[in-house]
Amino acid sequence: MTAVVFKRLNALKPLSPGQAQRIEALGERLEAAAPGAMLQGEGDGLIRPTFILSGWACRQRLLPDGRRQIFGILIPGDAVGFCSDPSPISSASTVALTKVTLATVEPLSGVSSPSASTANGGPDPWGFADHMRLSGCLEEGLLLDHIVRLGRQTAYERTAHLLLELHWRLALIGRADERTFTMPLTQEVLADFLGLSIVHVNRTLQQLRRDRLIEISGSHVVLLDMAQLTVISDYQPPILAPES
Amino acid sequence: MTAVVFKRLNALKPLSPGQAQRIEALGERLEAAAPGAMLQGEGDGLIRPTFILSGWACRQRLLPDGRRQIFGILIPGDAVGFCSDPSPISSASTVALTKVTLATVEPLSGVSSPSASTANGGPDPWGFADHMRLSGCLEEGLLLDHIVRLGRQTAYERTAHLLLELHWRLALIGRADERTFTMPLTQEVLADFLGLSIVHVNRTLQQLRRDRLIEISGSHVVLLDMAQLTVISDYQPPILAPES
DNA sequence: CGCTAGCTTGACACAGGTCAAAGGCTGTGG
DNA sequence: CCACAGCCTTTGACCTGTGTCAAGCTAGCG
Repeated sequence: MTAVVFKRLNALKPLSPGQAQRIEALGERLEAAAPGAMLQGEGDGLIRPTFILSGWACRQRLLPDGRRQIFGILIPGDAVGFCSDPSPISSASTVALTKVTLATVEPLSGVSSPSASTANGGPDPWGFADHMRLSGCLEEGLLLDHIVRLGRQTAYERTAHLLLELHWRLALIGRADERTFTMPLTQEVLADFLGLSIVHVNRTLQQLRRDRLIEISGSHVVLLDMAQLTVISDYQPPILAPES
Repeated sequence: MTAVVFKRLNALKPLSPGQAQRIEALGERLEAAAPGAMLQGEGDGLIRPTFILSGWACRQRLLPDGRRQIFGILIPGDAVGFCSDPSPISSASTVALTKVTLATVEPLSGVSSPSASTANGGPDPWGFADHMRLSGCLEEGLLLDHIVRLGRQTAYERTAHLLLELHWRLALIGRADERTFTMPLTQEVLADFLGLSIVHVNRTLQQLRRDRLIEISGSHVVLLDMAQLTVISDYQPPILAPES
């Protein structure tokens, strides 16, 4: 079950054997959450890296009148709360969309004394500093993509773009086939993510179906023509390794 | 001229006298850029923290068909390129909107040898690790706000929200009055930031004027009723200090 | 003093929202 | 094993926020 975390982090930067071992140890202390459960509230700063081992979640914010905007979809292997820092600064909460299993990294033994060097998020008490930093960069890239979708793309383009993004991320953790994957999201969630109404999400999916670009039944998605989808949505997968 | 950088970083976390001195030293080596100049290209990873001492810029991405989405507006005191990392991952470029003056932090002397500990962005060769991290968090918060604007707010709400955000950020660096500030942005830039057409930005500004919420002439902005604007746009200023 | 970049306005078109209702599914309890 | 309840999807009719096109207007600047 920890394999998804290994695959994701290892893709960002190869893990040392010691690190791999520590990730495997994640499987020993699991926490479960039901759909709808809040994994991280308004401004809780997460002290330690926490990973989703199974299930899907999202980061979101609610407006006073009930409108909801989803910032990002979290899939197995993803870190909850960006690992960023103890300071809230901005309000967003992380909510489970399905049943979710979580695991938290334990601090490295031997650096427990809060000396000047380890205080305040200092030199890496968990041994994953580089990976968490790269993970943060990847997530920032996803946020930028999302901003382009919302600001300058049509419903049709947005939807295609999202499907390609999910496919890419699921493939990274070995949860997607060449052109198919499982997406346990309701059209309401898609709507709140894509900045559309439920009805219009439905109509857009119908259109993509009619155009023979995708097939969707239940949570099963088939991308019939990835090349075409890529052109339509101007999708560009993240570049993980500096091509040296 | 380095005062804006001092004010911004000091607001994130008090600067030590040594750090303050190093910031003042920024004024010794300036670079200038003309409006439209690219300050940071597609995937140039910035090696060192670089600050805008004067002028405005933006981070943006262009779509193949010419559509433009602006991710964020950069004002004096802001860091260019998020200091994040040497890995591109996602494509965005930083462009000067007005004449801009830049300055780059020099590495601390004495840590120049690329040992294992300093390699790869290791323990803070510039002496501003905490501040850059907090700055990154602040910027992430701004990105989240932007996503809500684009995804779930009307043109009217978006525009009000942006004006309040700019006012808050300018006040932080001492460049805004109680209710007025200078905003050297064309309506085209506002449009590409807010995900609207130029024409509609214009109409929305007219509406805000007619409703006696703002006054705008040229680059001079007056917020006539900040309370009302705040309610309309659900604006919540970032929380800088953990309220202990 | 003409040019150009930016602002303003009107008429019209269309993407996407809203409202409403009808079908599926699926799980649960009688 | 059926029936009901609830959630999700689908569809149609209609409305509105925002985009597009086109034309003036203004003001700074060479």
